[in-house]
Amino acid sequence: MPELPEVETVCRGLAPCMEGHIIARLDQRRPDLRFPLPENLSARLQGRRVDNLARRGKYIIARLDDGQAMILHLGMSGRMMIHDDAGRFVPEKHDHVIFYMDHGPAVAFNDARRFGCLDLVAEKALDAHPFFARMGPEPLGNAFSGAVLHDALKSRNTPVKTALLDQHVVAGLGNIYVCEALFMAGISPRRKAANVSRAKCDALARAIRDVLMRAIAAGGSSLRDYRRADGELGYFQHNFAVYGREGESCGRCGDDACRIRRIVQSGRSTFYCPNTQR
DNA sequence: CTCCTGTCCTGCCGGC
DNA sequence: TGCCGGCAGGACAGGA
Repeated sequence: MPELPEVETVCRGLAPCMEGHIIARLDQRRPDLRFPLPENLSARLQGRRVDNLARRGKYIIARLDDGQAMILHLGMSGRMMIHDDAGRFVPEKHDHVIFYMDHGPAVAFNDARRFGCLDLVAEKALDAHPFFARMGPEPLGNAFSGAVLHDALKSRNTPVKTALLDQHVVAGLGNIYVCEALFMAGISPRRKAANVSRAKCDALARAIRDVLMRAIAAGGSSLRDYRRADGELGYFQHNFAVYGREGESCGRCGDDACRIRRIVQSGRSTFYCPNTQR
């Protein structure tokens, strides 16, 4: 569930607690998440200072003072919860890795479904890591545009909805924000990716940036499991135009009979307005 | 290459 | 009340 805005919100919430601070102790409570956790994880993290926290796509990257980088993915249900008083903190169900910071707080990586992952690599090797080697551009960065999007979609024979979920096309989008961006741009999720015109790609790139920025400003969207690092809920879910609104009017086409439709594409729910999305 | 399907996992919700 | 099936879905593996 955490998509780019949620991961960005978590990252920002975590930064004051981790950046510039030392991991005094690590509590690894199971051998694996989605993948086996790195060998000697505790020993390799203990005593390390976190120099920088950043986000790439849906991944959080913590650069450490010894040239290592820790990569975190929250998967479907992952949370990073800050507990201000580590002394009184008792690990909760599904707390798999706990970072005890030297200035007091504990940060718990909690992930009920364990679709998340954690890896530790040399910082120099980050760009070559399989997670990042072929990842598409950051939608909020300078390398993303309608032209770039058009280029990435032109060879794709799949529906544009499916293509946008592919992190090699553009980084950080998931089911919710893809639905929202396609609605904003007036593009049918069923349209073949290669048949989205250059002009529509411009509109789509703008819509993607717009919806992501608005969601970040709202602290992300809280559905089911997602929480910010401070435990608070984001509230962008109240601003969804189509996601989860099957049967409602889209409020844009002026047709009283308008009903937002839900279809399944590649096994995922898609919500859209058949009138205004072509 | 691209595309498609299966897989992982647990919590939640509706139906009976 | 409880059980059970279905669903949610990010991204990889593996086959076509």
